[in-house]
Amino acid sequence: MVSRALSIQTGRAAIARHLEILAPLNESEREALTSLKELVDFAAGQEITKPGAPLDDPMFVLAGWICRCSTLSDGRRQILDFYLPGDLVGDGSRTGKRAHAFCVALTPATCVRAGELIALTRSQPDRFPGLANVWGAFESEIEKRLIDQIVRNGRMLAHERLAHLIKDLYERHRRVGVLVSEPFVMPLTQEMFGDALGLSTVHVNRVLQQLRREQIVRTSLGRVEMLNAQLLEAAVQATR
Amino acid sequence: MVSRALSIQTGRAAIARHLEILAPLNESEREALTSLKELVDFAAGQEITKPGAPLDDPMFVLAGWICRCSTLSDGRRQILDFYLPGDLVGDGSRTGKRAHAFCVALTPATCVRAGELIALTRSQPDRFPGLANVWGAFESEIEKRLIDQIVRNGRMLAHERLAHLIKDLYERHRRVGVLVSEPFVMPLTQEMFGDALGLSTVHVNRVLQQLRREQIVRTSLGRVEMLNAQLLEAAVQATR
DNA sequence: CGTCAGTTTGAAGCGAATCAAGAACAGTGG
DNA sequence: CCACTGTTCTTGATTCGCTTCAAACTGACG
Repeated sequence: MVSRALSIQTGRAAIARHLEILAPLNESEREALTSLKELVDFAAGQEITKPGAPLDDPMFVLAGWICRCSTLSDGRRQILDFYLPGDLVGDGSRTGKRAHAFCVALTPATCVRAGELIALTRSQPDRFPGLANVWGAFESEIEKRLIDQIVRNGRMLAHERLAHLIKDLYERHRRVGVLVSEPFVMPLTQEMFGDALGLSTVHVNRVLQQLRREQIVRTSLGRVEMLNAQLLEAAVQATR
Repeated sequence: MVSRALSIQTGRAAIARHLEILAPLNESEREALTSLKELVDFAAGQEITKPGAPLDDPMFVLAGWICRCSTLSDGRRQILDFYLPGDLVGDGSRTGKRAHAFCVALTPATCVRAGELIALTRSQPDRFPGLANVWGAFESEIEKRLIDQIVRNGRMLAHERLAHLIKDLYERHRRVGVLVSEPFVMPLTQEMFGDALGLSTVHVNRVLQQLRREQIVRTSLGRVEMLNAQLLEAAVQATR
C-alpha cells in the first residue's frame, strides 16, 4: 500500500502533466494550479453522480479509479469509461449540462475540486491562454474514449477487447507519469472487466487465463497486473 | 420521391424546432437563422470528414442521412452515430477539436453551413442568449447518443438492439417534426444496421423477419419501415 | 437483358452465456 | 488464533446467440 500523502502528490503531478500534454502552460497558470486544494474522498463503490444531476462540481482525480456506468432495469450494467489520476470528472459547468450516467468510485478515491479554477481561467483567457482552452480538450478526450469503447465492444472479439482496454489504461497511466514501468496494476475485479467489455465474468476469467499463459498478465484477487507491454502491444496490433 | 426544394424546406423547419427544443429563441435569433444559406450537397457514400481533420466547418443537416463511423484495419466497420435532418454535424470549432472518426453520407444529403452563425452568436451572447448556449447542448446530445450506443451494443440482445435503435431514430425524427406519423422509413440497408449494432448482416436479416412477423416493421430493398410505434415501444420496454 | 447491390435461406460451427458447484482468499468477531 | 462470512475466482458441462460460408433469389438500373 502506498501512503495517502504520496499518492496525492503523484496525483498532483499527474494533473499537471495531463494539462501540459493538452496545452503548454505559462508560469501564472502553473501557479494557478496550486489553488487546487479542496480534497474530496470517496469510498469504494460510492456514487459520485447520478444521471440527470447538474454537472456543476467538476473535480480532478488525484488517486483511485472511478468509472461512469449505466444500468438497465433488469440489472445489466455497462461501464462506459474509466477516470484515472489526472483525469477531469463531472465537467459540464459552462453549458449547464446534466449527467447522462452514474459516476462511481471503483476503489477508494481522492479528488480535488476544480470548479473555481475552471471558472477563473475561462473568465480570463488572456492571463490563462493554455488553461482556458484545455477544458474543451478534456471533453474531446472523453468523446474519443467513448468512441473507442463502441468500436471495442461492437466489433472486437473477447481477447481483443481485453488487450485493447488494458493497453489503453496502461498508456493513459504512463503518459501522465503515474506509472514508470511494469508491472501495471489494475484494481479491477473480473466482473468490472466484464461490465466494461460487455462480457460475462466467467468469460473474462477464461480470456485472462489465456493472457496469463502468454505471460502478458498476472492476476490476483481483485486486481490484474500487466507484465509486458511489448507482448500486449502485439496482441493489440491484430486489431489496429 | 420528395422534391429537393420541399425536403430542404422541412429540413429548415427541423433545424428551427431542434433549436427551440434546446433553448427558447427570441425574434432576433429566429431572424439570424435565415442567414443559413450556403448549401452543401453530398452524394450517397461520400466522405464528409476524416479522422484527424479539424472540425472547422460545422453544418446542419437539411435532408438525407449521415453517419459517423470507425473502421479496423481488417475492414470491420462500426457505425457510431446517425445524423438526421435538424442535427448539427462536425462542430468543434470553438475548441479547435479534431474529428475522431469518419463522417459519411449514407444517402444523398444536403447540409447548410453553420460556422458563421455559431461564431456570431457566441461572440454576442447578449443578443443571442438562446443560440449562444445551444451549441453545447448539441454536444451533450451527441454524448448521450454515444452512451446509448455503448449500452445497446454492450448489454442488449440482437432484437433489443434493433428495437432500441429504431425507436431512437423514430423519436428523433418526430420531435423535430420531420415525421408526422407512421410508417417511418429508414433508408438503411441491413448491412448498415449490422455495422451500427455490431451484428452480421445475416443476423440482422433474421431479426428483421421476426419484427416483420410481429407487424412492427416492413422491409424493402435498401429500406426498413417502422409501422407501429406502440408495438415497437412494447418491444423496447423490456430493456428499459 | 445482363449486372450488381441487396436480401434471403440453410447448414455448420464457434464464441460466449449460463448454470452450478467448489476453491481461494481477506476481513470479521469471538 | 481460529471459525465464520462474503466476495472473488475457478472449473466443467451445457446451451444458445450469433457468425460464417455458400448459394440462390430479388429488384433496380443502365
